Amino acid sequence: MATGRTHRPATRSRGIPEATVARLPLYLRALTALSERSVPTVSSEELATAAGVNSAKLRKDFSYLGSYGTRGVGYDVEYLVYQISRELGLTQDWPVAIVGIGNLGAALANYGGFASRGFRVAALIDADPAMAGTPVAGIAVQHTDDLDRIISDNGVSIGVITTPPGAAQQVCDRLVAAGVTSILNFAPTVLSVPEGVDVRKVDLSIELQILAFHEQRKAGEDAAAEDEGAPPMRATPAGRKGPDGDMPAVMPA
Amino acid sequence: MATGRTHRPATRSRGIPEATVARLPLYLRALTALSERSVPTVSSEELATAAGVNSAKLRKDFSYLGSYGTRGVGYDVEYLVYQISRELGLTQDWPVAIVGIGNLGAALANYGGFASRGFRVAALIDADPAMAGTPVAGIAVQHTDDLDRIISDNGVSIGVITTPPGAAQQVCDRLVAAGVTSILNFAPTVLSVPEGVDVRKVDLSIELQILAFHEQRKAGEDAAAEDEGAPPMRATPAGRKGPDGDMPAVMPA
DNA sequence: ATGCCTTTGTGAACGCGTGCACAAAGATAG
DNA sequence: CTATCTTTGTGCACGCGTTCACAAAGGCAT
Repeated sequence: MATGRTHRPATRSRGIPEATVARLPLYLRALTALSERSVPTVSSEELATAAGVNSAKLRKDFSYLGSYGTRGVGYDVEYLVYQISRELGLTQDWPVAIVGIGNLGAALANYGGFASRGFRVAALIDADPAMAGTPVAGIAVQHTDDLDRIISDNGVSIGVITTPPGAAQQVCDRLVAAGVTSILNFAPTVLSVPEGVDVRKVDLSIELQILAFHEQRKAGEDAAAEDEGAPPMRATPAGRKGPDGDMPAVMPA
Repeated sequence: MATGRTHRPATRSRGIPEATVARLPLYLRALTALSERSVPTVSSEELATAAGVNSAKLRKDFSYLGSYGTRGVGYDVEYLVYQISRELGLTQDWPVAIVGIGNLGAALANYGGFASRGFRVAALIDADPAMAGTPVAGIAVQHTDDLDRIISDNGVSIGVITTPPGAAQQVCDRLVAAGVTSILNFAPTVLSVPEGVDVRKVDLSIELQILAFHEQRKAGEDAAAEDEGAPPMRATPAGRKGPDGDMPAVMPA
C-alpha cells in the first residue's frame, strides 16, 4: 500500500487553505471582467456578488494572500489581478498534454478557457494509430508510443486524461513515469499515484447524480413510492450465507 | 436581491450531509464494478479503497442511509447498489436537455456515462439555425426558439448548459421559466437562479488553475522570482485616489 | 451451545471552513 | 487639522466533516 494516496495534496500549501485556493480562480475571472471594463477599483461587496460568494469570505480569502486593498476604497483591480495570477502560478506558461482524443478530448483541445489562462495545449496523444497525424484544434495527434518523449520534449508537467476508464490507470502511470506531477482526470476511475503527484477529478455523471438526488427530494417525497419495482432482496444469490429460507431484512428503513 | 441564491441547496436534504451525497456516486460506481464481477459481499475496507476513500468515512456515510450491512461479513453488493441507486433517485428515468451544441455539448451528448446511470439525453438545443436538424449522437438538434415547448413536452427537469458564457444566463432563465429545477453549468459564469433551483458548476479551467497552484508550490519556491516582469503598480490609472506621486506599496509581501 | 474472530455502526474529539461583528485604517470634506 | 464616513482586515464562535477507537453484533468453528 505504498502508492495509495489520491487527490489530497500532502503539503498543506504554505498556509493558504485549500478552499481559498479553489476560489481564487473565481475571483480572478470576476476581476478580469472588471479589468476589461476598465473599472479601476472594486469593493469586497461588489466583487463578492460578482463572484457569487460571501463578502466576508472574500475578504478573509484575500487576507491569506496579504493586505492588498485600501480601507475606505476597496481593491485595485489591476493589482489584484496580478497578485492572484502570480499566486496561482498563471504568470508562467504551462504546457499541457491531453491523452485520449475522443469527443471530450477534442472538446478540451478546442476549449478557449485554457489558452486565456496561461495553459497551452502542447500535445494531443491517442492510442489509435489511425488518428496519428490528424489535426485536432490545429495540433497533430501523436501516438501513445511516443508519450514519454513528447512529455519530456515539451516539458509537460500537467496531464489531462480523457481516455476510456480501462486505459486511465495505465496512461496515468506512463505520464507519471515521464515526469508529469499534476493530473486532471476525466475518466471515471480512481487513480493511484505516488506521493507528490496531484490528481484532480472531474466526473460528469457524478454531478448529474448529485443533481438527481436533490431533484428527487424536491419533486418526490410526496409521491414517495411510485411504481417500486421489486427491490433485489437476493442478499444470497446462491453462494454463501443463508440457506435459511427467505431474507426478512428487506425493508430496514 | 430576490434571485441571488446560487449553488447551495436550501433544504438540507433530510439529514444526509451534502458531503456524503457527493460520495454516493463514487461508492455506486465501485459497487457496480464489483457487481459485474459477481462479487457477493464486500467489506467497508475493500470498498473504501476501491472508491478511494477512508473506510471510517464510508461506514459513517452508509450509516446515514441506514443499517445495511452485516457485522462480521460486510455489505451485500447487489442490495447496496439498489439502496444507493434509490437514494440518489437513479431508479427513475431523468430526461436531460443539453443547450449549446458546440464541441463540449456534442461530447456530452455522446458521453456513455449518462445513459448507464438513468440519465437520458432527451433533447439537444442550439441557437444556430444552421444546426437545426443536424443529428448529434443520433439526436436531431433543435432550435432555441422551441426551448420552452421542448422542455415541457419531454418533462425535462435537469438542464445542461454548454453555451458560450455570454448566453448562459439567458438560457438559464429560459430553462427555469420552462420548468427546469436543476442545472449543470459548464459555462464560466455565475448564474442567478430563483429559490428552489439547484445549480452545479463544472469549470474546466478552474481545475487546471488549482493544479497549477500546487504545481508551482512543488516545482517553484526555490526558483522563486523567475523573470518577474514589472508588476502593474499602476494603482491609480488616471481616475481616483492618488495624485500624490508614486505608489509606495508595490511589494507588500 | 459456547467462545472466538471479524466487521459494522457510532460516540466523541478534533480541525477546518464559514459568517458575524467590530475595531483599525484610510479617504474625504469642512 | 479635525471630524466623519467608508471599507478593510480579523478575532471569535459555531457548525460541518473527518477521523479515531471501541463496544455491539453477528458468523463460524468446535
